[in-house]
Amino acid sequence: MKIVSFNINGIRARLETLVPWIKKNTPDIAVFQEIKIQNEFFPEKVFADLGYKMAINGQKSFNGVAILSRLPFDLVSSKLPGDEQDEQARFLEVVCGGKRIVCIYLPNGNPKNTEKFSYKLNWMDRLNRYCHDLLELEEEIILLGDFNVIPQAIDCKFPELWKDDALYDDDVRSNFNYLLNSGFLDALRNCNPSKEIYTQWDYRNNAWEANNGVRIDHVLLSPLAADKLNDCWVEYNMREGDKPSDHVPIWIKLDKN
DNA sequence: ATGACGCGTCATACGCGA
Repeated sequence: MKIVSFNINGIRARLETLVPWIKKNTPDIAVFQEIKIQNEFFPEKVFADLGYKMAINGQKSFNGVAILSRLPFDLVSSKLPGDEQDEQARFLEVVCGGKRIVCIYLPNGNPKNTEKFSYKLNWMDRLNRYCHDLLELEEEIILLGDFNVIPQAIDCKFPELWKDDALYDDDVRSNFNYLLNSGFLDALRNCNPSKEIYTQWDYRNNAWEANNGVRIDHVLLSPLAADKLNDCWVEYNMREGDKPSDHVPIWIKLDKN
């Protein structure tokens, strides 16, 4: 079973490259972040015609996440517990064939001296509490998406340039580590222990050409899901060509049973 | 320190991303 996560940076702007890629790679489950569209305008028919059912948590202009699946699924929630006032569309959870799929678009948090940063820390605290509870269910859980966290120095080209950034902040990385210490496995790092791997390159300053990237898109697996992990990698070729997203897809392959 | 690039918007400048 192939599951992919992709921050597409706008479904309207990405449709022309996204659809051929889905056709070619035929993931069983695909989760998107930054769809930047309201639910009623999401191009559902395009993906339905490719055989996908979908859950959408959209928002005008910003954020927005979606889950596409070839197999039927049950929608669990489009709200991360812990803050009823939170209006930002950053969370979507479904259960599909015994697997719990939790798609997140974690807040960026920059600049650090603003409410955006406290929102990020609060959001991570809510996520940690929720995922801690999920682990007790002893299920196959796939927690994936754009985490906006650079876990370690190896996960960016120039660590010193990120030292004051919300993506590499000590508290942010500590909060991320809580998930790993709780029992979630970082699938990409597990399959590629010492490689420099990035999933996002800024549009500016020739970042892609200079390979000045960051590894901030992650797939985290509960122990039962990790038992089935076969492979995990990123699609570098999707950063090339006309009008790419600034992120690339990250996928996992899980063995059956 | 600044601005660059791309996306979307009550568009023709600005907020936001990372």
